[in-house]
Amino acid sequence: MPEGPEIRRVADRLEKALVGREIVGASFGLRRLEPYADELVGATVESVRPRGKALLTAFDTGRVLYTHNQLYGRWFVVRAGTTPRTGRSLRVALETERDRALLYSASEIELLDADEVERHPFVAKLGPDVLDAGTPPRVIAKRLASKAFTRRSLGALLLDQRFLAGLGNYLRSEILFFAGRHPSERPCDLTDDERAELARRIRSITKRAYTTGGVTEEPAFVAEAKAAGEPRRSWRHAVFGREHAPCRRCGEPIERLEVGSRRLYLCPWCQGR
DNA sequence: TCTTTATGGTGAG
DNA sequence: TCACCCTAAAGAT
Repeated sequence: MPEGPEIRRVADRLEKALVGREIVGASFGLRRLEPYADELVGATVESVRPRGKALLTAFDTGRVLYTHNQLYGRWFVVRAGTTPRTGRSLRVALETERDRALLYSASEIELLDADEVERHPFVAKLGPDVLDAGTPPRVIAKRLASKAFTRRSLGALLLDQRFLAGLGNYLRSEILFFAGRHPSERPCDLTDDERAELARRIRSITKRAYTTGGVTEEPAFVAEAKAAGEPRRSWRHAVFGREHAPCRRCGEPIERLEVGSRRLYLCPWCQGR
């Protein structure tokens, strides 16, 4: 289940299993790609890198596997000789002597030449990846003030991969809540300090989701809820998916809106009006 | 066995 | 803004 943080965690696992290793078996579960499987056998994996919600697996043959999970794709990394129990359809299999990396259900899969990657229609449009070391809050704040983005609503901006790559629907709600901003506000309505604070939240909440595996709620609260034996769904997010539940800061009921044809959850009191 | 929903994305108007 | 595509799982009947 894929926003930037989830994809980056998968990239980490694939990197451990594949980088520096030779592919001894490969297959594609999509007819149009079947003819290309053989050329991957004997190739060595050079890198596995996330790019927003896309994943780029580069081989020493100069070829790059582009995959995008959309809502449904799911990678499994298992030992050679084993197969995950799933009723899903297998779309990519990359095998080394030791491991198998298996992508199920995804449909956005392409095998490119290295020099085609930056021209790929999806990759070409992406803004900087929120989780890249080269995207500190200062860079994000500058982007918030830039002409291309500053007059758009935060609700629209935080889903636009041209603004920042890797944010998605749960991060949008969570970032706006922790930043105390309403989705209808625009960056140009904020002061420099407020934009800087928002930029810090964009970065810190996304990083938190990466290190925790998708948990955006405050660590102290999470530890307490876990200790009390509460189920994950009750402490994973502060507002996302919590319609009608009381806000943990002020007690007001969380509301649900449609913003940009996606659901957005917010605390009307904490996030102004 | 339906219908709906989902942490995503595209293109037409 | 809307219709549409992708696939799997949950919910309704």
